Parts: sequence; C-alpha cells; structure tokens
Amino acid sequence: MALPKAYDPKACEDRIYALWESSGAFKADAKSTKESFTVSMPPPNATGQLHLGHAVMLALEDIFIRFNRMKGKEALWVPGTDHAAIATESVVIKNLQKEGMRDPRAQLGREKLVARIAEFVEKSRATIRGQIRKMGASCDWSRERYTMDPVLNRCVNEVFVQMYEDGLIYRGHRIVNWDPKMQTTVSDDEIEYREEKAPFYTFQYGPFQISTSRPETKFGDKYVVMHPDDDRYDKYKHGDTFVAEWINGPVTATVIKDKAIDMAFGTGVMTITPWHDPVDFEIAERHDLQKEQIIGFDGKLLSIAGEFEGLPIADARPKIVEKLKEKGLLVKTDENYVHRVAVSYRGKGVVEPQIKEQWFIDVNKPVVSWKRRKISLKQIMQETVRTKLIAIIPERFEKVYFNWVDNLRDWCVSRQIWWGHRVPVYYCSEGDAVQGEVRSDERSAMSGELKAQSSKLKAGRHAAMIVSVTPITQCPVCGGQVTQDPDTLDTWFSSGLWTWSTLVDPALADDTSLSLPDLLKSSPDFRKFHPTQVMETGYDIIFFWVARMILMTTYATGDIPFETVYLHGLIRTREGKKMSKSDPETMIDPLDIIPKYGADALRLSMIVGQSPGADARLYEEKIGGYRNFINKLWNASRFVLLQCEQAGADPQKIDNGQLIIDNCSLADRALLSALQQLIEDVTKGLDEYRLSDVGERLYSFVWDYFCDWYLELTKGEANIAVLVHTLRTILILLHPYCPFVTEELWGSVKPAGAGMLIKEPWPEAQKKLRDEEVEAQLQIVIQTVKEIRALRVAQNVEAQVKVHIIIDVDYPEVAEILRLQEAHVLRLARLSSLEVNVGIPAGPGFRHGQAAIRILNGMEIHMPLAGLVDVEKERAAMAKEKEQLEQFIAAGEAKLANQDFVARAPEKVVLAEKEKLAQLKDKLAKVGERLKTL
RNA sequence: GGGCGGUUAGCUCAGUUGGUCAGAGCGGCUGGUUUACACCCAGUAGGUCACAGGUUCGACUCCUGUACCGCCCACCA
Repeated sequence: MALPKAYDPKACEDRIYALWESSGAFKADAKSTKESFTVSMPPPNATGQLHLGHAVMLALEDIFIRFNRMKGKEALWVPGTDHAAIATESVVIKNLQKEGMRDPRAQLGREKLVARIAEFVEKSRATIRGQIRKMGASCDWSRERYTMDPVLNRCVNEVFVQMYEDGLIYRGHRIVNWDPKMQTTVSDDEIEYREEKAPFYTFQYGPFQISTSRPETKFGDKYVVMHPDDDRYDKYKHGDTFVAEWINGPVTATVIKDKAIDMAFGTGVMTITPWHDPVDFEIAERHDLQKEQIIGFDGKLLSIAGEFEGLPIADARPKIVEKLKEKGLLVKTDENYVHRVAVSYRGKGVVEPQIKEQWFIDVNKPVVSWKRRKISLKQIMQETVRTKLIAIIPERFEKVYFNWVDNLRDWCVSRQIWWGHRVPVYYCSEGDAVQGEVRSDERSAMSGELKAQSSKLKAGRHAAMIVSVTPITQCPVCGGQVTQDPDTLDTWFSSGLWTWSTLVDPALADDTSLSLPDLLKSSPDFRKFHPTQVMETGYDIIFFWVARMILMTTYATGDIPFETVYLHGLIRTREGKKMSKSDPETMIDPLDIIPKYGADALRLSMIVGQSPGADARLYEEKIGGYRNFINKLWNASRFVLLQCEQAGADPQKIDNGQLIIDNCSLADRALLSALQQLIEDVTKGLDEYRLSDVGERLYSFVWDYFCDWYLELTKGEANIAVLVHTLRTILILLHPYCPFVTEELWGSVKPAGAGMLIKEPWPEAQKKLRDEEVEAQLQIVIQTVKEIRALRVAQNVEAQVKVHIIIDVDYPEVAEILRLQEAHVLRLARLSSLEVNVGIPAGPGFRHGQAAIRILNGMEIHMPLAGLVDVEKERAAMAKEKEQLEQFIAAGEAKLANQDFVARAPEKVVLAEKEKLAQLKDKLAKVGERLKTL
C-alpha cells in the first residue's frame, strides 16, 4: 500500500465524500440522547453557481459541525436552497427574452411562468448540491430543504395569519420602492445607490425658484415648501396660495412650512411630489396634502402630463425642459450635478418611488409575549442580543446591529412578482370591502366551513377579505368565488423562518387540524435540534437575514433561532477589490481551484489567517501554500509508514496501549508532551470559535515541530508507537479543517477495528504525558548538534572528523540523548565518530553549565547548556527582573495602603489591584527560585 | 449628516482581557540533495507597531485628539 509521492486530491475527494455519505455519518438522529449541535446552512440562491462566499461559509460550518460531531454531540447540519424570488424570476425572464420571447409575463401567464421558473430552479439546485459536496460539507442530505417546499409554505402561511391576527400585519398605502423593470416593490434594504451625473435645473415657480434633477415629476406640483425659520421667506405664511405659470399652464400653489427643508441647499425652497418621493410623501402626510400619481407603474408618464403622456422618463425629460425654457421659466442649468440613483439590489433596475397598497409588518406594536410582558418585534430584536441570549462574533457587529434595529421602520413584505410564497389572503367578489375582513382564526375553517366573525357581518353583506392558512376557492360565508391576492411575499419572510421551518416534520404539513404550536410540538427534529447553536453567514446580510430570523423566529416559536452568530467577511482580490463576474481576471472560482489544489487547501486558505467579520484577500499563491502543507502532511505520513515497514511493524496493529512511557526517549517524551498541549489548545480554540488561531497552531505543530524537528531528529531510531500515535492524533485534530486528506491517510494508520475518521472520537489531553522539563532538555540536545555542525563549517574542516564531547555533570540526560541520537548527530555534522562523556569540562575558561566539544584535530569550543542561555546573562536578567518586580510590588502595596484609593475606587478595581499584586508576588517567588538554581 | 472599523517587516495579515508580543506566511538573501517531501531542509536580514498628547511602575494593547484609508446607514429637492 505504498502511497504516491505527492497527494492527489482529484484521486480521493469524490470517492471519500461518497463513502462518508453512504456510511450515514452525516445523518443526525432526533432520538439520540446526546446533546445536540445544530447549524442551519444559509441557503444559497437557487439561481446558479456557488462562489467563494459560499465556499467560506461551507468551510467554516463544516469545521463547526465535524468538530462537534467528533466531540460526541448529535450534530445536525441542515442544507438547503433559497428560491430568491426577485433574483430568480429576473434570471428566468432574462433567459426567456434571450430566447426571443418579448414579454414572458404577458405571453406565458402566471401559471406557466411559475412552472418555467420551477423547472429552472430544479436544475440549478442539482448543480448546487454537487458543488456543496465538492467542498466536503458534511451536511445531512436527508433533511435538505428548499424555501418553497410545501412544509415551509405551510409555516409561512401560519406565521402570516398569526401575525395578521395579532394585528402585526396590515395593509396600507405607502410609498414604496417600485422597480418598473421587474414590476415589483423592493424593500429599503434591497436598494443600492449608483452615482450618476445629471443636469440640475432651476426653474421659476411663481415668486420662487426651485431646483430639480427630475423635471418630469413636476407636473402635479402645487405645494411649495420652505423652512419655517427661513427669514428670506418670512413674508409667505403657511397656507398662502398663489398662481404660477407652469408646464401645462397656470396652477394654484400653496405655501407649506416644514422643518424637513434644508435652508442651506439651493434656494431653500422646493415643490413636492408626494407620490414619487419618500421625503415629500412624509411632508404631505404631515400636512394632509393631496397626492397625485405622475408616472405609471410601467415607468411612463400618465395623463396628467398632457402632451407628454405615455412617454418614458428618459424621453420626456429633455422635452419638458425645452418647453419650460421656451416659456422663460428655466433659470439655470448645472450640468455637473452628481446625484445618486436608487437601483434594485436584485433586479438592478432603476427604482421609482410609488404609492401602492402593500402589506406591512408593524415592528412597533407591543404584542409579543416575552418574559411576562408584551413587547414589540423591534424590542424582541433588541432584547435577545442585548441580554446576550444571542452572541455575535465579532462582537463589534452588535453595535452595527443595534444601530440598524433602532432605526427600523415597518417592513413592507409584499412583492408584485409571481415567484414566491403567495400572500395567503383571498377576496370575495360578493363581499363588501367596507365591512373589513373575515378571519380564518377558527381551525374549523379548515374543513371548509370557514366562518366569518359575526361581529364583522352586516345583514346580507359580508366582508371582502379572507385570510387563510389553507388555499380556498370558495367564500366560506357565501360560497361565492374568491380570488387570491396576486402578491407574493418578500423572500426574507420565508428565510426568516429558516432555522425552524426546516425542522418541522414534512409529513405533518398536510394535517391542517394542527396549529403552529402543535406542529412544532409534534416534530421530533424541531424538539431535538432547535434552537440551533450557530448561524454562520456573511456580515453583509446581517440586516436582511440575521435580524429577520431573530424577529420572525422569536415571534413564531417563542425561542431564539440561534445562540451564536458568526459573521465572515468578503473575499476580495489580491488588490483588495471585490471579485465580480464582470472581471474574470480577478475571479477565483472554487470549482477551478478544487481540482488543481484540492478542497482541503482551499478551505485552509480561506480560514487560517482570516479573522471573523473582516474582509480577506485571496489569491492562488496563498492557496498553493496550503496545498504545500497538505502535501507535507501526506509525506510525513508516508515517512511514518516507511518507518513502520522498516521496523517490521504493521501500523494498524499498533494500539495506544503500546505507548509505554518508560520506553520513550527524551525526544519522544517531548513530542508527546507537546501533543497534549496541542490537543488542549485546539479543543479550547474551537469551542471558542477561534478558527484561524487553531489552524495556525496545527499548521505550525505539524510542519515545524513534528516534521522538521521530531522526524528529522529521530530518523533511524524512531519509536514506532509514538510515531503512529502522534500521527493519528494529528489527523484527528486536523480532520475538521482538511477532511479529505486526513480521511485518506487515516485509512493507512488507523487502529485495527476503527472506522472512518469522520466518526472518530475527539481526543482528550492526558495530563500524565505532560512534561515541560523534557521539552526544554530536548531543546538543549538539538542546539548541541547544531553547534557541532556550525563549528565544523566555521573551522572549515573538510574531512570526516572525530569529536569528543564532555557534558557537564549537571546535565546527564543531555549526554544520554546525544548517545541515543548518535547516528543522527554524525550524519548531520558529518562526523566519523562521536564520544560523549559526562564530567567536569577541563581546561581554561570553562564554566559550570557548559559542554566542551573537542574535535580531534585540536579544536575546541565551549558551549552553554543551561536552557541554551548564557548563565551570566540569564542571571543578570533575572536579577533585573527581581528588582523590577520588587518595585512594582512596593508600588502596588502603597496603592492599596492608600485609604483614599481603597475608599473611592470601585470595588472591582481594588480587587483587580489585589489580584495583580498576588500575581506579582507569585512571579517574584519563581524568579527567586530560578536565581538560586543558576 | 449618523454609525462602525483600519493604519504592525517589501507584500498579506496575527497579536485573546496592559508586563517573554515585537510575530506568522509569502517574498528577499546565504548555504544545503541527509531513510518522506524542491509542493523540501538549515540559516539570515527587516518594523519609533500612522502621528501627537494623556492614564500607568510599565502601552502595539486603555483614553483624547489629528491625518489618511475603508465599510454600513440616512440623504441631497
């Protein structure tokens, strides 16, 4: 079973993944009595390819999961994909248009288009599944979910109805961000701004001058607004009217005074367009002004524009300016004005504010039960994080989070696209809108006998709106036809339920007799695995998603969705730029990297040396560096196997019981001791989510300590039991980081009867193997050997020479190990023979604690042995430290003796001072000891 | 305008509660092919830790201010 000279990831990865999967190692058991550890995978958009962002996410989460699984927890990682409503619909429509379909929405109609999208999504999901596997993600595929699964739809409807009944969901005319391209609203958070240069016009409007970059919205303007404190316009009173000549003839305008106006900007006066501007809308609301629509939902001017009706904005603007200019109303034009255009994050279309009737979630209404009081959704989001029920890593993002939550406004959840969870609201044509609505809050309604609340009924007529968890086609009151609300819900509405809706038993989804709490109670997965332990995602969606999960989940289940939020940063190019598809030069595609360097190397390169929440730069050399590390590990293992072979030992037959300390050399004991420290550090670090630290620690242990130090030193005299034990431990500890190569190597060195590495229990540090003294002594030996070699080189001794070393009597172990390592020393220093004695080094200039090395052609050196340091220097340093410590202690005691300090300083500070003092004294004692031994 | 970060060796970045922290990787330079590994080994050079104050016996670490860089949010009629 000779291993090839270099590790070839291509040859193993897919095979190993298939083995893991078929072994059931990924599958969690809801009936297990073990403590659970759950991670919900942030569902990638089901629109196409995995990118580095996903790769980071997968690598991090896989480490969490594998580590905890090995530690003996019931680890569940739920994979899935997101329907990404707007993005997906947009992609499919674009594809259809490319195929020659002009207006897919109109030509196909709702049902057919939705079917086409579903088809596309299926293909895309298959691609993504394959890609997730390539990364080595050990997620439970048997529990894979999709945000559009029927069971998730059920959850969405349940939550919608519950919120509606709690009065949290309401419908209202509000100004929304309308994307004319996608024909839908987008939420505030999904808006991006793009800088654009546009002419900035100043027009004469009655006695005032007003400026705008958007003359096409100005047709209906009949209010001029100024700041109440603006002296320039003192003579105009709030409510004054005047007639102004305007685009299509004279209009009567009213003066409005409002503090929203910035006196310093432009002329300090503006006209408002409440229908198409959020600020104007608020002013209009405050003063109860009329609002008129100027631009249609198709982005074209309406009849109010007169002769310009039907023109798209871009065409109309210059013509309107021309007309105003002819009328002599154009005062000036600033061609260099830069303003920011709102663009949709998903569809990339320019956003036009519009007033529309939309569904909103009220974030300020105090209706959520929390610790015996009623608080609002906003307060839920604040409380859970403030009280540390949910911890955010890195901590500074808590500030960012609060800053956002504190300023949160009602959330518009309806979208006018077809792809997504449809709003579970129905309208009866026989109903009377004035009557309000019928609710489905009685479960009996599910059997088709939905009853309207009698209070909502008037003789003969009933309410028009019915909110129902299950689809209905007939009015439960009058039996008339109903039509469903055409809108769909914001993607984040369903994503907000992700941690728990994925754990609801799909088999129960059809049982409409169950309420949401029943549904949760009777789902084994939910009971076992929720709340989840950690939510790992990019910091860029902390608002979109993390905050909304906290909101939706705590509301719906009464419990938090996760205990810890771990945020990773963006992966950037070598130059620090964002990677983008439009710039393929800088793009790193994980699918190109994996065949070339291996998934393990890619994983390491994205985790080691990166801190959470910070952007990271990634480039091929970096990945290459970790590929080298993987190869180093591979070759170290090869070497271990070779040693076994030479010793005639079968590595698989070596069990840890053969590790008898008495048979170990100094070097062995030093290695075993360091290994215990490693286990401790790695375990603690991973428990605290310090993945980068731990990665570096492992890297350095394997490469510097195990390979370059121990293996080199013990060549020829290896203790097979120690070798195999150490390698096994290293493979276990490294497995979460680089699962493939470790699993592959495990096959050759695992103890008889052991299974796959993925199922191997995590080691515990053994105190009895710790021995720091031994580690220090071995250092001395190493240094001695190096000194000999340096001496030989410096003295330019060509031929092989004999060496006689006399080691100080106080360091007999050093002499012993030198003898043990004789072959190695000879080779390293190119000596023909080595004689080691213990004694008092003779000759002039020798001091206690030195070794005399005599090369048998007359040369001689003297070498310090005491921990590799010059005794005199060490003594001086210690003396100095002692003096300092005494000073500090004196200062500390003086401070504590100061009654003023003790009385006034907070108790905490005084305690800290005392503790510090104790530490200093402790240290002083140690220094004293050390001084004595010198 | 509001908020959050960064500034440490040529490059990319660590530095966990103030006292062996001045570090790692890459790159550079000098040697080297020895029972695995050239995807290697042994060495080596290098930084007033942006700047200025302050707290402290002691500051890369805490506080204040300045300069530059970056991100998020709001928003410019």
